[in-house]
Amino acid sequence: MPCRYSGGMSDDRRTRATDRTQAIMRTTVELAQEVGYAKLSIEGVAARSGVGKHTIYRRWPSKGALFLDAVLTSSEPALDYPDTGDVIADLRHQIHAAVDLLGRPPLGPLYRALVGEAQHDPSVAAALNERFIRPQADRTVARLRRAQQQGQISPDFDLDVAMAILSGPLYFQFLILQEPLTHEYVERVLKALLVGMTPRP
Amino acid sequence: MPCRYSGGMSDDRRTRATDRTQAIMRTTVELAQEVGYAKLSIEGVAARSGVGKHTIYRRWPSKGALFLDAVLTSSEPALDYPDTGDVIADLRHQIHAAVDLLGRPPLGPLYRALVGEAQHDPSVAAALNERFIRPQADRTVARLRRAQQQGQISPDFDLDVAMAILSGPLYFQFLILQEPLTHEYVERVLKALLVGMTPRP
DNA sequence: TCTGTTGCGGCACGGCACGTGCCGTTCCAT
DNA sequence: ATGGAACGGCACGTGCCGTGCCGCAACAGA
Repeated sequence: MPCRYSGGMSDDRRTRATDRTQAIMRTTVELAQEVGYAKLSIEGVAARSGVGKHTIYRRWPSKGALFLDAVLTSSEPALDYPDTGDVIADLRHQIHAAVDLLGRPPLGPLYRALVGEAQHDPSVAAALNERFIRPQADRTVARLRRAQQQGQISPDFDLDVAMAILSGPLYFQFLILQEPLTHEYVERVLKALLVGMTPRP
Repeated sequence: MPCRYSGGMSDDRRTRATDRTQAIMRTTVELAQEVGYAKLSIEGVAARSGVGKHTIYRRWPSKGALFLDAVLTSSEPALDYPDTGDVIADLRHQIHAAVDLLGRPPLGPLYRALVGEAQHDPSVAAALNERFIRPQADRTVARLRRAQQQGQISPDFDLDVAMAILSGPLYFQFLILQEPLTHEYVERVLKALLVGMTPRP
């Protein structure tokens, strides 16, 4: 789904094509922030970019594909995972960083719209998974696996589920309850997960 | 956002109006299942229902509002909460019921589209929260509170977060990873939550 | 019984964005 | 010099939007 355009040109032409591609994506993010994803249109992006509609359709097959590429490209490089040896600290650090980036303006509303669009358009869903969700989930599981090998996590604990348990409540707060994702909330979730629900003597 | 139509008529007229309202909602669900929410249009619903577009716009302000009303009305009565005295058993029962109803066809795709639309349209988000999310969350928290008072849950445990921890991973699997919501997955999540992540001696 | 009101189906309208043609231009490779 | 490729600009047909207007039928009040 990402823009795989501009093959087989001279260096100058390739440079110009890349420039246009980036300009279109920048305009897309701008416009989306101004009017919202629902009112975003390819015509509008073309007009503000000073570009023909063909130039957009040649690069992306749909509004959703363009938007996904624009949002994800603008928010790279990805959220890196630290490995200090302390899983809890690393998870906490990474989750706070993710919340900072995706859970609040300016990217928060765009990310929300992106996930929303993925519920309507399977190709957007696939691209979002491939380019962001999966890599992020894989990194988390990999980090958890190292911790498990070091004895910080029970050897038979279900790591895929662990990842879902860490991410799920935050997505729930963000997408379902639609309430702000604060660092305080992250801490409440982490505390609850670490302390456990069942009473201890 | 629900349809608050047909005030101030005779009984006969009110009956006819209610019939039409329900027929339109039935058609909406049908069409959405056939062509998907993205390709659903008010014109299409009006045509198949044998109804003028005005008759729809008089009842609902937008496609999203109509769809929300149609989906939620078709899936009532709500998911009741049992109270057998055993929290874990009650939670397990309720979660499995919710997954059966909303996590798979025929309602699964519609509920997914509904949550997706809520990411684009604040009025849909508000109505979804008011009519479904909040009541459901409140019932869960209330059930947890009773269990807490009976000593089945630590007295200082964060019940709002507990609710998010129970629901979040399932929404994550459903909306983000877009993988099937099986009973087996529910059990994996419950087991992980109950056993805990940190190693026990 | 007569009259005003109300919801209705049917039709038409202007508006917008879609996705796709065609044209002429520019730039590059051959 | 010749051909090709990407481009901006323009126009087109299509689909759906939301909103008018019309005539009809069912009711309500006098």
